[in-house]
Amino acid sequence: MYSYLKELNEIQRLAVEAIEGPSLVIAGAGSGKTRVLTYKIAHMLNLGIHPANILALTFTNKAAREMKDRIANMVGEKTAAYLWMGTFHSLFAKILRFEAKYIGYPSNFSIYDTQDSKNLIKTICKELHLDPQVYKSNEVLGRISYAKNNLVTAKNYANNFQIRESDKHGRKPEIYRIYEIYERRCKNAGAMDFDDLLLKTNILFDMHPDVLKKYQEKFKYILVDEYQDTNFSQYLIIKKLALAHQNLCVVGDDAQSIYAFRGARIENILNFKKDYPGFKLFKLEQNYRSTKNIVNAANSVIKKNRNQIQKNVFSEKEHGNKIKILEAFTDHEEGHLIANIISDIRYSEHDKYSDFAVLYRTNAQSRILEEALRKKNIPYRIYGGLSFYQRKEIKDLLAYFRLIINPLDDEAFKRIINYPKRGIGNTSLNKLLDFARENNLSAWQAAIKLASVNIGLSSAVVKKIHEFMSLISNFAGIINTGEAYETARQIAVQSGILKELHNDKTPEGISRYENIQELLNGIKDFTSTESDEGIKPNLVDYIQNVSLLTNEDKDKNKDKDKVNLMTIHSAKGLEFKNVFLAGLEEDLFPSKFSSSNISELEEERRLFYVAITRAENKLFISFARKRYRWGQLSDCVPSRFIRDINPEFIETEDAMLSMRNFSKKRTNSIGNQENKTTFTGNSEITKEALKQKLKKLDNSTKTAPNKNNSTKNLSGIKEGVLVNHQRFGTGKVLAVEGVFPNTKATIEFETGGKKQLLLKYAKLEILT
DNA sequence: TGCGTGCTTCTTTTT
DNA sequence: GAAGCACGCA
Repeated sequence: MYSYLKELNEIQRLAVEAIEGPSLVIAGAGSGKTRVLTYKIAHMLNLGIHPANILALTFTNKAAREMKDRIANMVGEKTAAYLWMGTFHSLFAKILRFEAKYIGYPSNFSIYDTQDSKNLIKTICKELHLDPQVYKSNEVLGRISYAKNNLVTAKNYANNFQIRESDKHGRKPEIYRIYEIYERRCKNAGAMDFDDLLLKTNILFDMHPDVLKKYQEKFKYILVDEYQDTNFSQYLIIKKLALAHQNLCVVGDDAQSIYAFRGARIENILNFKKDYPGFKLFKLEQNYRSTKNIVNAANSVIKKNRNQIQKNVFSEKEHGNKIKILEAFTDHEEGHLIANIISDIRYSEHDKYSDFAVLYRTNAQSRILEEALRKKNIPYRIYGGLSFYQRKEIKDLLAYFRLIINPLDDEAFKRIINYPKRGIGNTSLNKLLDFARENNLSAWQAAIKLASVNIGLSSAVVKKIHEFMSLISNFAGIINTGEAYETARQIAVQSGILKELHNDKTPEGISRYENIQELLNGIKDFTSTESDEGIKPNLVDYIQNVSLLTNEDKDKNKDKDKVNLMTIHSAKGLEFKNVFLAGLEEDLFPSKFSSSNISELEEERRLFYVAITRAENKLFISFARKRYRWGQLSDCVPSRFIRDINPEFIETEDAMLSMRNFSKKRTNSIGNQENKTTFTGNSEITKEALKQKLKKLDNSTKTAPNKNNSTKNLSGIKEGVLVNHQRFGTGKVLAVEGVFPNTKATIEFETGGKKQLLLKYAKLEILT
């Protein structure tokens, strides 16, 4: 018997040994899911299965890398290098590049990230003269993405009565046209968006059975992590690939499905038995991570959801601490409470900073928490947020790389044609783009024709455009062959980006310059380590992967001793000795977008479950009575989720007392706070100080001045009143909504149509 | 063509 | 409170 099998419990071992045929591993939180997966793959390799015949799909690059490292430790790096292990997106992008000719794409296709897609959609909507208020790029992209994830192509979309009806119902009947144009533009630009990577893989396999057969033969064994988070498109790819051998092992936990918003189908895991009737089921129910209290509290929460696979997650660790509820007056105080408790525990328990995590629902919450930690000199590391790769300067440089590799890439072209400034302004660019559109060309192809066609650009501008193009073309010659880091650096220099940023001595400019340096160093790292098949990657490999990378894929600080700040979503798969869960307020968590819809509310509750189960030892849940949103202080109501926890797992009578005072009624008056207890541990903040601070905040919001109009009081604006606007002239107020000064007034001006003005800013004068 | 200013909108979560 | 957009001026 292999020695590593002895490290597993009975069920884990059986799951590891079930190599042939379909198997479903339901893995409760903290039940050793990753261990089962890694041991299983290692075991397969030890039994003589060739690593190149194994396909292992994960949802993050990080998960893939960690698993690969562990396997490499068990079976050696050489062997592990042949494994096909990675995210759906990255592995199928690889296959699509290889088989590009079958689907009419160049193998050097670009990958549009969300921002590129949105920009393209905005452009299209503008061309179609669609109201941007109605056709918000976010929503339109959401529709298209949803369609793609359900294998509905633009053509199908246009011909689908139901979809068209539902769009009409949502007052956006033109989405099908946007989709068609969007798809055509992407194709012309030799670009795919995230969803295309999965959709085109499906199309490839459907249209070319021989290609599918090739990969079925190659991937004799398929493993899928986080199966509950697969969408329909991913589900189908797996189904097709597994069809021949049926050696499919999926691992997941329906209770931790938190990505329905981007198309994940919890049914995939619930229906596994229908698709693979002869499957073996393994339920990992023992939680090795958390104390009894935490596991039981989490169970008491998830019990409130209807739709789930029955399981009994239990812990054999000690009971441990009960959950503490922290009530703060404001979001800032919430941060202070957390920072203070971290200091206290670190001192009393000798815990490291890295033993702590602060989790929250939205990235926007991180700023205030950061502030509080900084004030106490607590080092922290923040995950997610604005990804490194989303920063302007990084995207700019990457756009150069992209355009060099794929000159058809319009989004990259538009981004850098005049950055750094080379005298090609919007007017000229628009002429070029119009010309391109009329002739169904990419911007690059259109620009080539400028030599012979006159579209009303001055010869000076044409010359500048062609200079730009030869800059790009020159690099195209060496990007494949040149040493990656040096080539990248040369591009940064010759494009003028490095100089531009170097001359900017503002703190932001300096930080941008450093980011570019960091990116270049990242390229050095990436290209000096060996890739999957033991080949050294070049710059092209880097660029083709980079759109699929996230922050976590580059962080060097991971070994440092720091408190971890992240959204609950990015905390999935992680564990921490002490966890703080911040911002447990109605409309924030659960999000106001979810609270009206049962299935969305259940997803939020699963998210809450995920958050609770990250904690090994101590769990703190906090909420604030007042919080800044939209730059305005507003009242908050404690989250219903707090009451979903069975009270026996929550600490102190006082907390329960406070819980009973939860009410939908907003608590405005400071007087009411008098008898409330705050559970601050050894916090330095006194109630008196809190009151003072709150008073200040209260006063400052009550008298929020009208910035541009401090002398005139616009609170008297109501329907029917005549007003005068500095720019638009006189008009009549049609409707008024919101609380002054954040009042929105819809005004019909004599000169030009209706306008919605925010009184906070509007330069208005009441005439009647 | 570039830049400053005023105004609007945005926020759920991410590969 | 930030980022993006439109407008108007130099």
